[in-house]
Amino acid sequence: MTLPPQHGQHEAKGDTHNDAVSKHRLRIWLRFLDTNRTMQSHLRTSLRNDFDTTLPRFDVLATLDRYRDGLRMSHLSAHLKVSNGNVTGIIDSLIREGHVIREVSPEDKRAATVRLTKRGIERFAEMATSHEEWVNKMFAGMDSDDLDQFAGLLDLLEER
Amino acid sequence: MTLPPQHGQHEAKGDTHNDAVSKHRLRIWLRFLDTNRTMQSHLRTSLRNDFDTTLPRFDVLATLDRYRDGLRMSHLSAHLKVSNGNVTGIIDSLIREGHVIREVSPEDKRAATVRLTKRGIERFAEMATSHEEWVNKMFAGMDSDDLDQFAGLLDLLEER
DNA sequence: GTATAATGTTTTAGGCTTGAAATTAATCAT
DNA sequence: ATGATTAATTTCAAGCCTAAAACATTATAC
Repeated sequence: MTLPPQHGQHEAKGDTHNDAVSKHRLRIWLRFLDTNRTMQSHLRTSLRNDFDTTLPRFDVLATLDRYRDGLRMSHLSAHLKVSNGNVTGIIDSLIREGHVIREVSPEDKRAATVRLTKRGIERFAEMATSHEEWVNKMFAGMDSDDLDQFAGLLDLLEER
Repeated sequence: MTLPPQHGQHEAKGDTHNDAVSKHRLRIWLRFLDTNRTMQSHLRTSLRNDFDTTLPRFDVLATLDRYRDGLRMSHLSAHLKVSNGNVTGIIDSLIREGHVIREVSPEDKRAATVRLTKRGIERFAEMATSHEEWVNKMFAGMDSDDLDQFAGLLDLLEER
């Protein structure tokens, strides 16, 4: 709501300034992307090497672990911010692995509820421990204050 | 190198503290991921709607636009932090679209140099303008100081 | 009650992505 | 010069991802 240019009666800084900020934002966005890609790549490699699994699968297990009573497919995909069809495929493979079960909801026969199996719970627990260590290493440079600051800045991006 | 636990002679805070920081880091990491996914999703949708193209294609064009003399395939993939094979596929489709040309390097016949065509340069210029606006909207909540702070925090993640 | 719309999910077609194997060319050590 | 190694790229198989269409069920409006 602050853009576009803001040509008010007392234009404070002028287009040159706005242009500089714009380029600055662009630069930071690229850094943001790059950092994210690098970190995800590390986690992917670690998950593959140590647990022979993938990041998307891990993400699904993590979400289901937080909702032990089970979750609707649509809630799962909303939570993960990926498409419905995508989740369908990942759940399929997790079912094949025996980590997840899918049940038709009795009240609404359209809906499916997915939930971790006992084996899935155990497997995830192992992975979660390592995962937390990896993340900790990546964030080793940030103390509690840095994290708060970081969270505050991320908030600024979410408002939109 | 600061982890693991640090059981020194005068242990300053104890495991409870370290554990709390660890969870904090994990939480922020998830927020980071989430923000990134949301923002990329916006850009993807905009690129599709306004220019009928994709984010990976845009990224390649942007890189080639910065290196107008052309780039080796391996430099391109290193720059984008994606695999070689991946770039091959994206370049193939950009060539089909007439935005890029690929030439065998005369000094080293293994190597290929890719470069924007005139049409590619023009097309990218159009997209870049819109792209900058989109990014600006997403970062509208951050002024120059915020951006500097953000960059500083991202630096902390890169050291590792 | 039946047609219509809305909801929850899966399927489909097309692209992206990786890691590993294969290909081709250059370099290096005999 | 020849054989082995290294380097640059592509191909391959498998999996992830999206948007749109299809499918099945439930809810709504007459």
